[in-house]
Amino acid sequence: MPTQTAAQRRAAAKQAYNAYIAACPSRQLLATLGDKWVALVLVALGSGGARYADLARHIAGVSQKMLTQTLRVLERDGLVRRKVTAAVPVRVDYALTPLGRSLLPVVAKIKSWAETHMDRVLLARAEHDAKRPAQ
Amino acid sequence: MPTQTAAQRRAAAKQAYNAYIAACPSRQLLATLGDKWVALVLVALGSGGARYADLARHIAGVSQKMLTQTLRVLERDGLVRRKVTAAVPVRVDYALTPLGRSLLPVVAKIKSWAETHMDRVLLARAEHDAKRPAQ
DNA sequence: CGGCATCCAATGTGATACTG
DNA sequence: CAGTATCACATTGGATGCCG
Repeated sequence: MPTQTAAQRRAAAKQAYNAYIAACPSRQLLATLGDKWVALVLVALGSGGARYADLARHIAGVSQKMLTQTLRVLERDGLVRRKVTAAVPVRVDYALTPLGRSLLPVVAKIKSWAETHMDRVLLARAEHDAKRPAQ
Repeated sequence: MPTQTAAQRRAAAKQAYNAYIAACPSRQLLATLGDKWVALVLVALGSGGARYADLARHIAGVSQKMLTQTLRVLERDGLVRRKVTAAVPVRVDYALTPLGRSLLPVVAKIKSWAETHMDRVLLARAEHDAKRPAQ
């Protein structure tokens, strides 16, 4: 008889599961893509390299913090390359790596499904909400 | 000359941008897919319908709350159908709708890329981290 | 120009206990 | 069995100010 039973066993199971799920490649990718700005940055860089300020302007609503953070994550993952040119005002260019470019078709697939079916989803959502207006 | 300038203009721009980005179908889909459990539930239901407890067991680490919440969202979006059978212990079955099934290839595409390239990402990540161990 | 550090509000996630 | 409700905690995102 263990001093702690159900709670402990569940905790252990969760640990094991978290380790498992953390190791799942798909979940890792989804965790990355799901980040609010990753896809935007990927697409913005898809048409070629860009400077930091270009990205900030092109993606508009993004805060400095999130743009920097997103770029750092993508760089860390080998999806984006960061090139610093030492000049009087420093110049920093970002570009997709081959690995990053290989991800573009996936994003395109997502975009394609979204453009084809998202109206159905929004319709379903509206109908569902209509049944519970005071929710 | 407005009494408030830069801060206000930025706020307005952000509002406009947020409206724009909220309307972007791809972002909406990514926001959904990016949810921690959505993809898992989708895949779990891909092989046919399942009862609530089946899902809870199959997806293991998920909490009751998150499973229910995820299922509600998917139902609201018309991706999952919920069928209640009135019995002495109530029986609830979940299944993908045609719309939900149409999303499976997209998830498969993501999974495929992840399984093919994720090791490269992890390698890049490890190399990157090796340069800043005390980070 | 291209960041980083700090603080703060909002949201997401989960444990736990209770219900028809 | 299949939830709902509440509380606590971790993470996220943004505003702001400073720096090389």
